[in-house]
This record gives sequence, C-alpha cells and structure tokens, in this order.
Amino acid sequence: MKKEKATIHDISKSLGIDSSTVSRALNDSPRVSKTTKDAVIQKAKELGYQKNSLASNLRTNKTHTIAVVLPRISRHFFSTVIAGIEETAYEAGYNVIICQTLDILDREKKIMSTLISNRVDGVIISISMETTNYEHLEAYRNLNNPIIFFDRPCDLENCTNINIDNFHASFMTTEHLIFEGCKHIAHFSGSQNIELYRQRKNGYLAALKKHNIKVNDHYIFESNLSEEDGINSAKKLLKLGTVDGLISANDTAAIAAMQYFKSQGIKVPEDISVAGFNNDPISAVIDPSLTTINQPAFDIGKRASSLLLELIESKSTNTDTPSTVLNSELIIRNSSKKS
Amino acid sequence: MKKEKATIHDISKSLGIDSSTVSRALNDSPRVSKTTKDAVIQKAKELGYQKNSLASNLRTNKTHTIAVVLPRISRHFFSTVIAGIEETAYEAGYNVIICQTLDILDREKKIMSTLISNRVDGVIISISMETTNYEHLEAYRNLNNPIIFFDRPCDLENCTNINIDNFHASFMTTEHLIFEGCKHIAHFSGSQNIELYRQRKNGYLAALKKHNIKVNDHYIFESNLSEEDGINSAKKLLKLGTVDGLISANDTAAIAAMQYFKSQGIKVPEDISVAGFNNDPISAVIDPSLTTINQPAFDIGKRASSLLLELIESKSTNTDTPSTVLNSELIIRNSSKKS
DNA sequence: CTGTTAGCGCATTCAC
DNA sequence: GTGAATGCGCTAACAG
Repeated sequence: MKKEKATIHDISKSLGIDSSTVSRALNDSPRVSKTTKDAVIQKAKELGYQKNSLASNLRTNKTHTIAVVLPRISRHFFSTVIAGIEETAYEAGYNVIICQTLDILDREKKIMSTLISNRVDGVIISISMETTNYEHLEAYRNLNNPIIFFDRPCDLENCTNINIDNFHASFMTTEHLIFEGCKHIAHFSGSQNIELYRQRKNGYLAALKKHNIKVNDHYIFESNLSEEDGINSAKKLLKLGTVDGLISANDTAAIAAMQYFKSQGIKVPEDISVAGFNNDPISAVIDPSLTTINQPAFDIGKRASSLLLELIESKSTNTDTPSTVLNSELIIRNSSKKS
Repeated sequence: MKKEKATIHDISKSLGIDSSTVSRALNDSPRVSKTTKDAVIQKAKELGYQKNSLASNLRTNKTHTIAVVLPRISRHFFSTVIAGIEETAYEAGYNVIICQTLDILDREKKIMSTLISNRVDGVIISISMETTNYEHLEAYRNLNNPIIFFDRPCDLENCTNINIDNFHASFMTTEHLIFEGCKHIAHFSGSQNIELYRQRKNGYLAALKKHNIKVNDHYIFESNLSEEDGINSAKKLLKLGTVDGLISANDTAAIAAMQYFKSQGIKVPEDISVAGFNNDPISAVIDPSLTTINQPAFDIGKRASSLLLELIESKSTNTDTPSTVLNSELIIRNSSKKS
C-alpha cells in the first residue's frame, strides 16, 4: 500500500475547489469559510496529505528552522544547552538542526555552507577550537542572517555572545564553602591563558578577600585537566595538612582528587569539602554529595534561542539592534570593537 | 555590506549566457565547455553564490538528507551511534538531522510528521519507550521512504533492525575472564523480562558451560540498574567469599559495585576482575583498568547508515529487497512476521 | 469568501 | 555545446 505523496491539487480536484483555497484553508486563513475549511482538513486526512515544506519554504523564503553548531553533542554541557534551545524553539514553532564540528575548522566551514544552502533562519554556535578566521561566519551574517555565539566567545565586531558569569559563579561557590565553615580552601585552576580559568580563579580570590581569609599561593594548583594532574595536585594538597575545602575549576581534576582522598581514608565532604563546576554529570554519579554549581547550561540554551528567534522575527521590520542583557547568571554581550 | 542572495540568474545575466547553462556548469555536467564552466565557477565565487537547496530539492525530489531519531543525544551510546552514522553519511554526500524524542511518543509523532514534510530521504530510529503503536512510522514507510530501526527493536512486519549480538558479546566477555584465570565468576543481570538482559545472561551461562564451569545460582544477581542495588549486590557477592570475577550486564550496578569493592580494600581487577558492557564512558573515568566490551555502537551507526543509503539509492531502480546481514558483532535482521 | 495568475530558484526536456 | 520552455508544490497579489 505505497501511496504517492498527495498535494494540495489532489485535494482541490477531489473537492472541486481551487488549490489556493486549499492552501488558505490549510493555513487556517480567516478568509475561508468554516465549512470549506472542514471539508479540506477532512480530505487532507483522508489522502494522508503532508505539506511539502520544501515548496512552502521556497515560496515564503523562510524555513522556521534554526541550527545549533557545536564541537560535539556527547559533552554534557552541550547536550544540555541543546535541550534548552529545543524547548524554546519548539514552543515558538521552530525546528532545530544540530551540527557537530568535532572541533575541526573544515567541518565548521562545510556546515556553515550547507546551512546557507538550506536557508536556515538563524544559527547558534560554539566555534571550533581551530577557528581563528571568521570568514565563513561572516559570510552567513552578510547574507543578513542572525547568528549568536555561546560558550567560546567570538571577538568579531558587533556580535552577540552568551555565557555564564564564571567570576560570579566561582565567587558564590567559594562563599558556599566558607559559609559551611571552611577556613583553608584550596583551588584547582586551569591554564591562566584561558579567560574562563582566570575568571574562576578571580572569583575564588574575591570571595576569600571578602571574608577576610588570607590567600595562600600554595593552595592554588594549576592543573591541566588530566586525571594524573588531579591526583598529583591532590597529593600535594594533602601534604599541606591544613586544607579543609577545595574549589575546582574543572571536573576531571576534582573527580580524580576525590577518588584519591577516599583511597587515603579521607572523607568527602566531611574532612574536605569539595565544590566545583558541573560541566559533566559524572561528578554526581561518583559522589552525590559533591556540591556542584548548577551551571545554567539549560538557561544558556533557552536564552540563546529566544534571543535568536527575536532577531529572526524582527528582521523583516526592525533595523539591526540586537538586545543586550546582563544578569548575574548569564553574560550576554555585544562586542563592538571596531564598529 | 549585506548582500542579497545570488541566484543562477544573476550569474547567467552578468555572463550573458542562459541560466540553464549555468545550472549545468555548476552541476559539472559533461555537456558544458570547460571555458564556460570555469567562467561560471569564477563568477559564482565572485558573487558569493550559494545554491538554494530548497529549490533544488523541490525540483529533484531528493534532499540528500537522512534523519536520526532517538530518545536523547546525551546518552553515550546514542551519540556514538550518531558519530558512526555521520561518518558514513558525510562520505556519501548526505546530511544528517538529529531528532530527540525524549522518550515521549507525542514528540516522536511530531518529529516523523515534520520529517515527512521536509522530505528527508530516510530515517534511522530507536523508538521511544512509549511507542507501542507504529502508525506514524508506517505512514512514513507507506510514502515509500526507507526506515531502519536500531537499539530498540521494532516488531513490525518486514522491517530492518540493527543491534549488537548481546549473547555473543556477553559470551566473549565471560570467556575473556575465564582466560584470565577466573574460576568463580558472578553475574549482574537485569530484568529477565527484557530480551537484552536475557541474552546477556545466556551468553554468560553458555561460556561457563563451554569451559566446564559449574553454574552457581547464588552468583547471579538481578539488579534493577540502580546504584543502591549495585552496592547491595556487591555486599552479597563479597559474603560469598570465593568470587574472583564479575560480568555485569549494566554499567550502573558495575560502577557502584566497583566503588564498594575499593572502599572495602579489594583491588579491581587484581582481587576481582570486572568486565561489563560499556554503554557509558563513566566506567572508563572511574577505572581505566576496567575491562569493557567495546560495544560497537559506532559500527552500528556506520552499518545502519550504509544500509539506509543503499536502500535510498536503490529505490529508484530496484524493487524492495532490503539486504539482510548477519555477523558476530551486529545483528541485522528483517523481521517478517505477518508478511 | 473564492478563483486567477504569477513566481520562488532550480533542473530537465526538447530543440538547434 | 547552448538556449527556450516547462514545472516541482506552494503562497501571495489581485480581482471579483
């Protein structure tokens, strides 16, 4: 029972009316009588009609589709962002296309190219690690399509970036441990060449300062995100003897350290309180008692999505004035260097 | 510098040739002179031309796009399958669309509907847990579109299912421990109402039998995939005293057990060798020494993808005779109950 | 409220 | 080797 795809013409013919009326009826136009509308919908069901979006989109020059471009969906942070994006987008009647760059610039370029070809209405992107040249992204923008960056910031002029406020998040986490009574709090950081780790470290430092806790440089370990490094840091940390708290800027090191603590008979969180950034759900699996910052990845997605949709919908009417929002959780900013 | 999207007509006009020639040139038709071809390509670059796939797809009735429909991308098994699918598809010049059902039937239905509307050439799907009625999937098939099932099997007549051979995989894992010298191997199983866990248990039993190891029912624990359950099983297991190996049919229980072992000063894998199914990368994080079956999720993706593409490409010429493949790693079968 | 007409951008038949 | 004409399925402007 293989059917051929039905078109509005099939409906119009078998109903003795014009196809344009059918089109209007299907789109619930107010200028169609209830009776014909019902008849059309009935017939459509009967014939198993499914609108050909290709034709519709071609005609209206709108796909109601946005794309999310990111390194890889297997990272929890990203799949959570996607969930947020999808929720907002679906509510607004938009489809979401997910594209993985695998952090390969070449793939990112190809992806942008096919997104242009497929005329998606907008793009939300976390650029690949290899991306230093923005031509392929500007090509998209120059075609008058909105694009929003998240996670990895873009330093193009006049573009919208969305991220969590790492400084504030780290500040709050550190304060959390202080409120719990920790006096000697260590910090696992990452490379200080990366803004994210600088911000988290600064948040840690600021919280200590606020509560008049002296900063001890021996308490700060710059880890390279590997497990061995985490274990090494943990060993050094234990030699200090006095530490009762740990703020980790990265999960991997924190997890490795926690395991090491346990293997040494040290209880987490009783002997040492550990808190960190929950980029990854593994931490929760390993130790449900681990205090984690609820990194609002989902909110990033929702915010990015609603902002993008706003830009898309306003495109036809307004001039380009992307809104700029700032709050304690998320940073949304328009960098405007040269413009 | 907002440009308007260029069309083949823009190229044809500024070159003084017909748009049909431009179209042919762009598609590298053999019936176009090298010189005009070069001129066209040159001009296309100059104008920043990007083919409008909507129009092209509408005309050719082909989108070169396949869809993957699955519960959620955050599960490692699924994202790995996707990676396999994408690799094969991209090589063949196909795009891949990823759709999450979140295990909600309603979303699955909506997704299938928009996939029909968008005329994707084929679908690879792991059906939602709520899916017992297949109407929305048959609707897609009846429109003469190929669809391939993986992970969760579909018991529709005459459809293609792809999965790993759980029996064989479990058999091999168990044998692996036997070869390593284990004499008393326990088994963490799952609900025997689920075929997957029955198969894994049977593989375990068969391996024991082959090597003349007596089956001991006390060594078999039916866990419910929770962590507590895993820990409870681990406790019972340790009371047995003699166990030196463990085959786990599920990760969660295995991980919980391993942690418990360690907390009791028992070394994994020295005192007890643990092997299990690696649905989830967590196991590797917790204990890199854990022996895991390399569940060929990636291969499932590749296989599903190439099979689907085969069906798509043959659709125009052949009659429907989906190929059936069987090997030790993957099961690919066409269930043909009623047909 | 409904029909007529036209065209979105492209690929393909048929001429020459 | 190239041009002219046609239509994929749909929507929108213009009548009436």
